[in-house]
Amino acid sequence: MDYNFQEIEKRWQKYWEENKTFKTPEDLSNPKKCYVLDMFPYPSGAGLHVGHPEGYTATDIFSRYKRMKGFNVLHPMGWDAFGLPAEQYAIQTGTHPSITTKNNCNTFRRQIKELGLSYDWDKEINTTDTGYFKWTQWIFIRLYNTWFDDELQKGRPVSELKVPETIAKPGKKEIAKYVDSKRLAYYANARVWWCPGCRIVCANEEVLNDGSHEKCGNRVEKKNLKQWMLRIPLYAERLLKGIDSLEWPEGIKDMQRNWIGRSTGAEVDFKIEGLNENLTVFTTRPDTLFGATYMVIAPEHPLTDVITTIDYKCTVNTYINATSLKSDLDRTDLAKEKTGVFTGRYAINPVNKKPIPIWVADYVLTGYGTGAIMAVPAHDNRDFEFALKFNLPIVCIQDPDVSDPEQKKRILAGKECWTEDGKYINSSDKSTGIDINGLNKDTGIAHITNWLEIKNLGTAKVNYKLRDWLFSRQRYWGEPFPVIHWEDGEVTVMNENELPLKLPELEKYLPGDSGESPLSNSTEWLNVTDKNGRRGRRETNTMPQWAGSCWYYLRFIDPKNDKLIFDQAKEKYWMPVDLYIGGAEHAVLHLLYSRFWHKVLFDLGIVSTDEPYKKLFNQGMILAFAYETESGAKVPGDLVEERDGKYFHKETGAMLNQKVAKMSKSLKNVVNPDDVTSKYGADSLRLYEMFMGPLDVTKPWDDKGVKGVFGFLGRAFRFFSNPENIIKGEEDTEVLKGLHYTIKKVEGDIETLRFNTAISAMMIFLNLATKKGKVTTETAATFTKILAPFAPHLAEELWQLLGHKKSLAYEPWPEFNEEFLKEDLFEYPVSFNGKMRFKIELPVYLSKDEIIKIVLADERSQKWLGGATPVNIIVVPNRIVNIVIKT
RNA sequence: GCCCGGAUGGCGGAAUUGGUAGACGCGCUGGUCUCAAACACCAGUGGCAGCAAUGCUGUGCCGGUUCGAUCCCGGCUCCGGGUACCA
Repeated sequence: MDYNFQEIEKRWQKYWEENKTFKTPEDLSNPKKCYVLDMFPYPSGAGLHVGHPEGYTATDIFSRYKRMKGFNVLHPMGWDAFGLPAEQYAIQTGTHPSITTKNNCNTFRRQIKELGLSYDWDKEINTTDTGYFKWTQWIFIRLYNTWFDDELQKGRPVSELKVPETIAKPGKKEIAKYVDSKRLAYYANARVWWCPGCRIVCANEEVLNDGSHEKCGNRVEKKNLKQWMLRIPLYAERLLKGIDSLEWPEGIKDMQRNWIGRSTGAEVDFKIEGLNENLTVFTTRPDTLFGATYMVIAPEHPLTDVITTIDYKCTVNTYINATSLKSDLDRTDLAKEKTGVFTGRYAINPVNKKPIPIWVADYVLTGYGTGAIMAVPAHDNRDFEFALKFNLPIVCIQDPDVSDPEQKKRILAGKECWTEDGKYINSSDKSTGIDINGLNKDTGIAHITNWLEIKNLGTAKVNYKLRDWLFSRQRYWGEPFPVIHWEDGEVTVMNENELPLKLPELEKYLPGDSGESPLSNSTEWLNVTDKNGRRGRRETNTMPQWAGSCWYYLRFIDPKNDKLIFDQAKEKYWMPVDLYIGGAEHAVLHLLYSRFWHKVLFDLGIVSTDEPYKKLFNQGMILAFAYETESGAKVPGDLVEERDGKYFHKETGAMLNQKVAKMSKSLKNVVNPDDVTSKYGADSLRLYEMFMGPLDVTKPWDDKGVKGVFGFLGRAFRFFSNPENIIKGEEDTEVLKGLHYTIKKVEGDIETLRFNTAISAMMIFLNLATKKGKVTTETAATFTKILAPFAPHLAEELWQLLGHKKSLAYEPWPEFNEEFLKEDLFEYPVSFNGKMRFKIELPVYLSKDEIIKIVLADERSQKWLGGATPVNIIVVPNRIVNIVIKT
């Protein structure tokens, strides 16, 4: 019988849909549950990319396997459908984004269904549905009404916030101001990156290194706008600690840790000569204060103007102006020489009362620490470089632990920078009474920090890189904020029972040049009056795309609930997510934001777990072959021809080099999954994407590889669908052993997500069965079951041909029997000095002495010994024999 | 620069994490079937030498530990990803 995949796949997809085979179980009494989640896609107009099915197939195999293992499985799919492309399309064509979105979702849904993925489509969600974003708005209100209790390290309702007496007295406004300063969501005038191309504000996190916008590539500039911000740094410690308990790839955990960027140190106050002001710096090395020979402040530092003396105003202002034109890249490019100017002013080093000059330089940023640093050129590379350039003093205060006397001399003389540990020198002062000479780094830091605190000159401090999250966009196609700005200056959030706040219909989707969102065009929607006649204006910003994806895994649990965000019992049953698979591009932003929201919801008693995603796995990117000429010029795929394994330009005939690159329209090397399914079928596509290599590595797509797995599926179908090959009675021992080895291997590989080797094991078994020519009905059924998670259409077809009426989706996963895997003989590799020379088959139960006796008696051993006596003989039972001889 | 990965046949990759390097698949070579081709099937396939048995060599490079290293340690080179002077 021919492998008619088209007919088979269509039929089973229909069967699954009609029978609701993959409906999520309602019975929550089964203690075995598994929540398997994909990072849901943005439904772009281009349709599915071959990168999507990679992760989706992985989770599908896992889900199908878990169902067969008796688990209640929740495996949903939905759409992260707010986003820029639909809005830009609307600006160009006037088509409402909801129409574009709906069409794109339909395409995605069709394509995904054609892959035979076992989603429960009753759980489908779309972030742009009012029934969904009503709850996104609801969470925003929660964030707004929550403050972070530093002592308890916990978010609490603002109703529980005690306003200090000193503030409570002056009046309502002051109290409101105090409460606002504590809320997790706040409204503030922020100097933000503005993208003139998208007419949108970008978060720091969205601006690329070269100063361009992540989404469109346009160059961004700075602009002042009223923005909603979320105080994520308050949760920095919780977010950091939580990482330890997660089953995530270590690399991703490190990325999150680095992003949060905790560092311990101290804030130190420096008196400014001639001014009644302190200059506060954050330093991780307060112990090096004796080596601080100058200070540097950022150009944007609030005290810059005050500090600069009249004589230096001109040069400093010129410098600040030049800096403001620079992008972050220009300011931070290591290759470029450091720049800076003297302010004319001195600060007093608290440890020795010495005056040290204050400079302005753009290598110090306002966004981190206090925007000012103390410079220790002898022990910090950047400060050293700066000091050399501007001829500033360099005082070595640590005796370097180096053996080279010349290098030691250079370091002590301040001619070379030393950043390692060493005993302090030149670190005492009679006037302040401090002396740390002879101590090492750890004790030195403790000593100085303690001294600073006693003298009231500084405090131990923990600092984080993580910044407040800029949470609003000047867009139409996003969740509106449930916020009203009143004419008297009050800002209020709407009542929960007034939600959802829908988007108004618009004629024009173009944002204003001033930076206000297109929502400001809708006067009817915009203006409101309260019951006392007070007039107000709705917030015109909308939420960023992150909002919808921050909590979607929770809505999947109970997507149609219109009374509650979700049913609590259901949440308690299904959470946390047991397996979460998606691209590594979300390693930091989405996963960190999502964890933040989840922790807030946990603190408020809305969810039952502290972390949302127990196990995370990042799939590698799928790349494609690309071609370039000798000089490195890229050649589109349609202009390349292959001859004898080499590649040539169709028009010029020039020889081309094959490279691996990201799929792109310009290189014409984008692979469309529809083309693959129509040619080889969905099972082949699924199998190939899993067989290409380990799930987490980037790997190039190769059409020839699909042919390989297609061949395997065809052979499997032809063999098992042929009644002549399927017999009744006792199974051959070799087949039985192979079968049980395969069950064990596939099971272990699914649990560890190593699908490539699982597939290889099934291929090996099929090769064995084909060679043997016949297998029993039971063997055929078992093999069909283990193949099912990988190639479900084919497996269902074979299952039916074997005489079963119902789907095999819930058939129990076969158990392997270790008894069948036991070997009587082991073929020992015999090595001489570690080099394998020959093999000898011996019973597994032999003792070491018996093995040595037999091996030495072998004539081949005599040959390799050449008359010598072995110095040592190593026998590892059922592994290896190694004979050591003197050479 | 720093951080995190990685480097194994012509190609994608495998190796029970210290014990036979190259599983499985692609490609290639030869054969069967066919008028022929495709498909399918069978056999071979790291490199070098040899008719062969076999030998030498071989996991980016240099060194170390070990009876034994793709795996552990030290030092490099190159590639990929992240990040941008983080005090």
